[in-house]
Amino acid sequence: MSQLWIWRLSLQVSLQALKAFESAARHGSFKLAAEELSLTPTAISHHISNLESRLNVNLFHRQGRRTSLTGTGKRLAKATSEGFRTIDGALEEVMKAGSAVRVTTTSSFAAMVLIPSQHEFEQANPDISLEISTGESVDSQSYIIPIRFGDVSVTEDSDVIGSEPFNVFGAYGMTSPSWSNEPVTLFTTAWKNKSLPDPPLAAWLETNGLDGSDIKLKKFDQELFGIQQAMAGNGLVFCSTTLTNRLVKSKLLQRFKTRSVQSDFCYYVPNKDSLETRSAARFINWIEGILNQ
Amino acid sequence: MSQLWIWRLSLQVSLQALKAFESAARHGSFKLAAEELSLTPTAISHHISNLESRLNVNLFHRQGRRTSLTGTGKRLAKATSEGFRTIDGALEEVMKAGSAVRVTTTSSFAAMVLIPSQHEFEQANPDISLEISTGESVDSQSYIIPIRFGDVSVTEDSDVIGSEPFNVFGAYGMTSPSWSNEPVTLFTTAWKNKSLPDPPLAAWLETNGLDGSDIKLKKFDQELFGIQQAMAGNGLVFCSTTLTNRLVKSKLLQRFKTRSVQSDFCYYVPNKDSLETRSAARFINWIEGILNQ
DNA sequence: ACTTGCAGATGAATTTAACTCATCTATTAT
DNA sequence: ATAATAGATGAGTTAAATTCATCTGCAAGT
Repeated sequence: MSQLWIWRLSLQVSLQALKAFESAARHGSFKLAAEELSLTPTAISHHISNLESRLNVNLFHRQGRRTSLTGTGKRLAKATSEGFRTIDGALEEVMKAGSAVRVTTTSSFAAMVLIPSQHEFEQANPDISLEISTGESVDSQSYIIPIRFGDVSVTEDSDVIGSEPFNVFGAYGMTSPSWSNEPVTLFTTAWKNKSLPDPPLAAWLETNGLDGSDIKLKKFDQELFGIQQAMAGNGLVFCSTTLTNRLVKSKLLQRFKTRSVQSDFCYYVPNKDSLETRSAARFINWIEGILNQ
Repeated sequence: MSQLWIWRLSLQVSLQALKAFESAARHGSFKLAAEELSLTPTAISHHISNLESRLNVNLFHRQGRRTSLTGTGKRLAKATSEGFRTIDGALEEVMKAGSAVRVTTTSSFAAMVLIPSQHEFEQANPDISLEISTGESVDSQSYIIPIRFGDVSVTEDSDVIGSEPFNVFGAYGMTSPSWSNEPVTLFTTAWKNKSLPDPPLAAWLETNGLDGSDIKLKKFDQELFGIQQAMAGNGLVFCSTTLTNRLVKSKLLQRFKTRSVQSDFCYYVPNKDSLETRSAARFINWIEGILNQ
């Protein structure tokens, strides 16, 4: 109850007036304070005299056109400056988080999906700048959004942004391989993270009736490399359709008459629903659109 | 220049909105925040959503009728609470100084002048409470106004609030002493502070042509005691007219046909012109009126 | 399942406060 | 002296904060 009164006391003075005072005190000039706050010197003068009446103290000595802080003024200025500095610092941090979207993800997803679309996103959202990073340097800054690749069975459903059908792709223009007659070089992935299941190659072969084919498997630890090999015409790649969508559209890769199979993999954003910036929400919405198109 | 920008950034958000947010965050409830700030919950809601749009972040999770801070909200709340607390603390200090006048002075001046008029001052200035203290405990709190007794020659003219004519007084109703015929008991003062000159008794005797009188001098270290002796009818007192004015008016003391003499003493307030509270200015004005009436 | 109560959201209307403009004063510099 | 500058002052204007009426969504109690 008495605590409440203390707050009420301070609330009888306007914070704007305090800000005006703080600035005037810091600059030692009403004029400069007015410039800083984009106001007229008159406004500063009004604020300060208002403050002085409410507090019943003189904060500035007026010696004609020269002004100087009184002792009380100095003490108040010290506190207000410190207080506003604390607040401004935090505000700046928050605004930094709000003005940009920082994403970290796997090399493959970054290189094949995110980076190629970055420009398009920024065009569509001119007020948001998109920063993409990859690698382990997840310094878990709370405002960096991780897009992770993982096992759908151990992921919160609500966090998933895209499921991962797998299929086989080859360089654009190549003839469809005759799986039965000749050996086929197939690039696939052995995840660095051992707790992830293997790509669903067996399921894919079965779905497409290619169980007995003569396949020379070559494994990379990132899907990206296999895709690049396929684009270079060095073989086919068995990988997620998410990564190849854009390349197929832009006729750098092609799919054949094979059917894709669903995998246990997905891309997800941990705690997707509790993202705090609106830019982040717009980004997530946008990336989901891309993945499910 | 970049420093300026930082301030400008934060100024795009209203401080009132921040205060509303801070309170809501602290209470975990818009309703309670509204009560604390004497506003409606609607106002809090508007402020916070305004803040959220400007910062492009969500500060609260809305789960229907329940709200909880987001991580960003928590961080901002921490800073704003701390900042406003700093400011509120200082404001409280300043308001304390502004709402009361604290004076410290000599025992004699306090007892003979200040305390008897205290009630009258508070009647005339109902918004100001007057606190009087005496003694050495001048803990030089900057908002305690010292009224000192001193040598006019070593005091700034502008600090003087009253000069000190001296005269002789006796109990009211006693017959005027016949200085020439009988011995007279005269109380006077030997200041504790040795650097002060003695009371101008010689000058007074000369002025009144009483040089040869038979005077039994008795000295106290405070004028107060001599005055009390005189009131008790134990003799006459040679002291400053300031202290006796009120007693003469209220017919507890009387003056005789003697003429007062100017002394080297005065009451003064160090740095009188740079007093910072308006209450203090009113008080000084009032006390000067009393001393020069 | 259907009220009831509560916390908050939303939009329009209103009140309050902040701000500016024109004018004036006191001080400093020329 | 005179001009120029910083701030004070009061009335008028603009912009912000606040409320009111209304609506939504959740939770608890029939």
